[in-house]
Order: sequence, then structure tokens, then C-alpha cells
Amino acid sequence: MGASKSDYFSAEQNEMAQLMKALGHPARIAIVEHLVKINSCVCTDIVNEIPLSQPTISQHLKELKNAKIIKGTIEGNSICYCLNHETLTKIESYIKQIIKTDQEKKSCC
Amino acid sequence: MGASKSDYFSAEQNEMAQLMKALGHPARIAIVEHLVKINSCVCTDIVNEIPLSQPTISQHLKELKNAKIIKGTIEGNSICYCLNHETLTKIESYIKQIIKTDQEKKSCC
DNA sequence: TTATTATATTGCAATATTACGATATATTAT
DNA sequence: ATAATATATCGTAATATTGCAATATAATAA
Repeated sequence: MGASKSDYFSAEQNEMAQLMKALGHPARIAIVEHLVKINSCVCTDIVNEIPLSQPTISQHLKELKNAKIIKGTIEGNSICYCLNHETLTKIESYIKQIIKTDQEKKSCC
Repeated sequence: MGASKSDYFSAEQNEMAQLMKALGHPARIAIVEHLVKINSCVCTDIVNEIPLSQPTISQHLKELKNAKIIKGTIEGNSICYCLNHETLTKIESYIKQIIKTDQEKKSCC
């Protein structure tokens, strides 16, 4: 096959997997880190910073935007991409909750 | 193409992307959640819990194990899979750091 | 030993992702 | 209007992922 059977899983599980997947590529991790590093956040900067072609970066940005990990606002000629704190916090809370719940049990490994 | 150009990115970026990618599938999210929910953590339980075939689940477990998100110890006939707190904490700290660093700057979106 | 149970591996088909050249679109500058 | 700049989309090739049937492996049970 190749298509993941998302019907078999809950909406929450699919959503979290999608968020993780969006961050599951070094270029997209690098984009997120670059957005953190700089104050201005137009796409050209990213193209110059990351050694991938403009269409490829545009595609990665689109995936991050779809996952709501970043948000972009058109600013004249260029686009201002920024991190979406709400989504990042959702990821952090999820992982934190997993760790916390698991720590309450006696581990067997 | 199709192969991600991991040479272009730092070891840290590749590592974090790999961790995220390992969690980037609903079946693997479901496996992690199931490991949290139950105390005993053999694979058979997972096969009964998640509507995918045994080989498919075995494959997903392998990916989680490769990423060190879970660890398994052989226990007689079966295997005891548990979460790896160290790795999960690494993910949590990373996201937390991103949010923290970004909040220190004035957002432009 | 033979059967049973639990898990892993192999092989393969279907689908998805990654990357980029070419091209389109849209805004600003001249 | 024309050129320049910034970003998106299309088309396509290369590679990766997903899923499973069949089979292998390994431990325990009978």
C-alpha cells in the first residue's frame, strides 16, 4: 500500500501525527530554527539560508503552514512567516502529558 | 529525487527531524499512547489494540525503537516495550526552547 | 520432539514525499 | 507599460513509506 490508514485512528491521533510529520524533515526543522533566529521573516531569507531551491522551500513552507506550525501574512512584495505559538504549545503539552502519565506507572524495562 | 538532502543540515537538525518523523504516523502515536495506558507492554497487546497486521505493527515498533522513542527488553517468549523518557524529554525540551526563544522577540505576524 | 505462541524479516504493490526546472502570478520599481 | 523581485504552482523523476501475505526465528508448552 503506502497510504496510511488514518480512518483507523482517532482525530486527535491523526492530528498529532500530522504535526509531528510536518516537523519530520531537516529542512523544515531548519526553517523553524531560522524563523526563531531572525526577527524579519520573509521567505527570501530562508532561500538564502537553506541550500535548497526556491520551489522546494516554498513547498516545505506550505507544509508547515498547512500544519499551522507557521503562519504567513502577505507584506507587500514578500511574505512574513512566523511561528505559531499555539500549535507549538500543543505539541509541547502533548509530549509533556505523555511523559507525566507514564512516570506515574512503574516501568517494566 | 525523493531522498532528503540530510547532508545539508546539521546533525542536531537531522536528529530532531528523525525523532519527529518517528512520531509522524497515527499508528505510532497510537502505539505510544497505548504504552502509556497499560502497565504491561508486550507486543501482542498492541496487535490486538490497533487494527493493523502484525508485520505492520512490528515495523512501526522497529521505527520507534530505532528512534529510541521506545525501548524493548526480551521477556521470555515476548518483548516488553516501554517508552524512553530520555528521548521524549529531549523532544519536549527542544519545542520548549523554540517557543521560549521566539517569545523573546517581537512577532511580526 | 512437536506444537504453540510471539515477534521479526522478506518481498512486493500501492501510495507518498522530496526535489527541482519551468512557468505562472502578483507586487513594487522604473 | 515594462522590468525586477518574491513567491507559488505544475510536471515529473527519484526515492521513501506503508501495509500485508508468506515465511522465518525463537522461546515456551505439551
